[in-house]
Amino acid sequence: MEHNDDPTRPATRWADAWRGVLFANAKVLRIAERDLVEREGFPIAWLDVLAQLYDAPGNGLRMQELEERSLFTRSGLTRLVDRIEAAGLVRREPVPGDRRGVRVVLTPEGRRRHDRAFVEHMRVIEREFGGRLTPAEQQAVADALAGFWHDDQESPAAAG
Amino acid sequence: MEHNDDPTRPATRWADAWRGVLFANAKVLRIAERDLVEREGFPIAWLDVLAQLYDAPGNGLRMQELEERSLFTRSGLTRLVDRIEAAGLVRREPVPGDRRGVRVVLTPEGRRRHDRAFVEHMRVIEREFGGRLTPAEQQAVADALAGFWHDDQESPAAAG
DNA sequence: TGTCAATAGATGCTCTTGCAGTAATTGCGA
DNA sequence: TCGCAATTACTGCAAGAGCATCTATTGACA
Repeated sequence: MEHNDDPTRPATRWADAWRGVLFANAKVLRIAERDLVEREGFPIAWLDVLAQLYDAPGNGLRMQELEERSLFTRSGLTRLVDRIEAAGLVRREPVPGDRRGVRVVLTPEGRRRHDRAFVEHMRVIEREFGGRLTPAEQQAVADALAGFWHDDQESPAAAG
Repeated sequence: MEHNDDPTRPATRWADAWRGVLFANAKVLRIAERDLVEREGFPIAWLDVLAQLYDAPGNGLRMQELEERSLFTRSGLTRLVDRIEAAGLVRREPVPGDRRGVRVVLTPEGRRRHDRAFVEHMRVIEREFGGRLTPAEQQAVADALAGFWHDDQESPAAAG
């Protein structure tokens, strides 16, 4: 922590790291979003859902599980899945043994669209994000930020 | 790059780095946003604008300059500034010598609100983000991602 | 000096999201 | 087996963001 005369602008390492996360996220996402919409006709949010289902056993997940794996709230997910379902890429099924629940499953068409979209989407992310980092930097960022998704622990309690 | 049987899921370093950026951004922002709204009554977008003006010479910037420094589009900024202006935290002034332009300036009240909000906001970011990284990790992330905001170069042209 | 493309910013429209509240179902405990 | 809190998912409402478009102004060039 270097010294700085302005109390609202402390010079810290983490502030620059945070700014990097903020800008990298926003700039890469904006480019990738436009690209995906142009090529596939649907936004990244759809691809996130399709990819989560693709990776799940039986290509299906309950709404609740989808919520945990994605970065959406429940209410947002309901209508997001509504739209994807209307496009025929997923369908809702009842959950055996729990009539409250809904299982969202990838349709064959959804799987095809996923396969086609995901590969090219990753190419864009590689070009716009990965390509700007050295292998060592990639590794360092991956290691440093793994805790935010790897095991989804609680936020650290106020320790002082 | 390790080998992987699924062509849509190449195992790469940058994919994990990207996932880290995505999750860190979303999770930290959601917490910080709620916190700021509860305590100050306005969202992070407002604080971004106030902070950019605070850091600018004369505590003012043209809309265009604000757009470059922030992560908003022009149309979004117009109405964002509308709201902040309606709350009395900034005001619009004409630009001498260019009647197309508008200069957005921090009001004394806006400056007070900035000072109060920013310090606590940074504490939250430190707790939720910086506190989860070692100093070495903070430095590594800051260095690796500096290119996304430090000098705002064009995205790398398709080089093959 | 007249023309016209470029620039600065605002606006109409639409899509998306989150919060708060609602309805149905489940399962624990008396 | 009855009651009740917890869980699952959906919906009304309103706010926020982007794209395309529009108006006013500027500045370069013939």
